[in-house]
Amino acid sequence: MPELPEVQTVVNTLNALLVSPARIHRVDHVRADMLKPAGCDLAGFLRGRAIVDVSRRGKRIIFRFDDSNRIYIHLGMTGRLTIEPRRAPVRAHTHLIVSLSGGRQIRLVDPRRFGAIAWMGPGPDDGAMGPEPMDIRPADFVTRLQSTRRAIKTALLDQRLIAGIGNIYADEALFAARVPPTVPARDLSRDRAAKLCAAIKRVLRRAIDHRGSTLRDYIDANGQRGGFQALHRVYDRQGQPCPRCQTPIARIVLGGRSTHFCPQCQATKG
DNA sequence: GTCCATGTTCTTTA
DNA sequence: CTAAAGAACATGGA
Repeated sequence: MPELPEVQTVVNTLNALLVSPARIHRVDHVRADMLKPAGCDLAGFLRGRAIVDVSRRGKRIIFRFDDSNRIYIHLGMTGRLTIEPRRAPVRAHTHLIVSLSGGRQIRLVDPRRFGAIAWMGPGPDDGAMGPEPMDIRPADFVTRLQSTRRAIKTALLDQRLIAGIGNIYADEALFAARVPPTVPARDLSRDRAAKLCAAIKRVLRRAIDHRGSTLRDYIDANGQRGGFQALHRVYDRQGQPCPRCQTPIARIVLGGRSTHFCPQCQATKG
């Protein structure tokens, strides 16, 4: 559920809820097979620490503590990160509970366990992740697309090329820029690539403004669903009329992921 | 039973 | 060697 807009919304809601001294007094339910590095003493690292702030890098949610160490949590496909009262019932598939002074808890629930809980330490650690799409310069984006022959749709999902874009927003951005998803990335003209760069920023901005997309599982730290799914123009709309030209939206598979586009508006061209 | 799912990473193939 | 394609991971819903 979490692409950049959903992760950003979780971060925003967490920061709003974690005012002042959010002191950790207890850590439970740590799921060993989601820990990175495997076997690290997460509870030991966190106990007694205060959370200084929460931020985002790509799809990672980064917590910074008062000893300048950090962890990140990745929500994978089905992860939920919420703040709840200690007395709230503990749901199935709860893989982390961080108890804060004052009776609240940060909880991670992730049925499929594609997510991760990672100890980062104090040093910089981007792990070869590409630039943030909201900050990237068009010229940099164009250059990066030149580096691969893969279909542009597949390239947008590569977190080393550009961070934070997933299956929903790749399809939505390609539609907004009228770029066929199958075009080899390096075959896009500079002009088309620059337009795609702008479309990515517009689509992500709008999605953040609508608190992300809830297809099934996604909720923010308050438990609130997103609203952007109602504004999807192609994602999961195969067979329905294109909002621009009424041609039925098509669905194909690219790189093992379903891909939705308008065969008319996104017809093959340079 | 079948197919599909907002993601990443490891393995295989070219 | 590198780049790209495929499979795997684990669970639930239609």
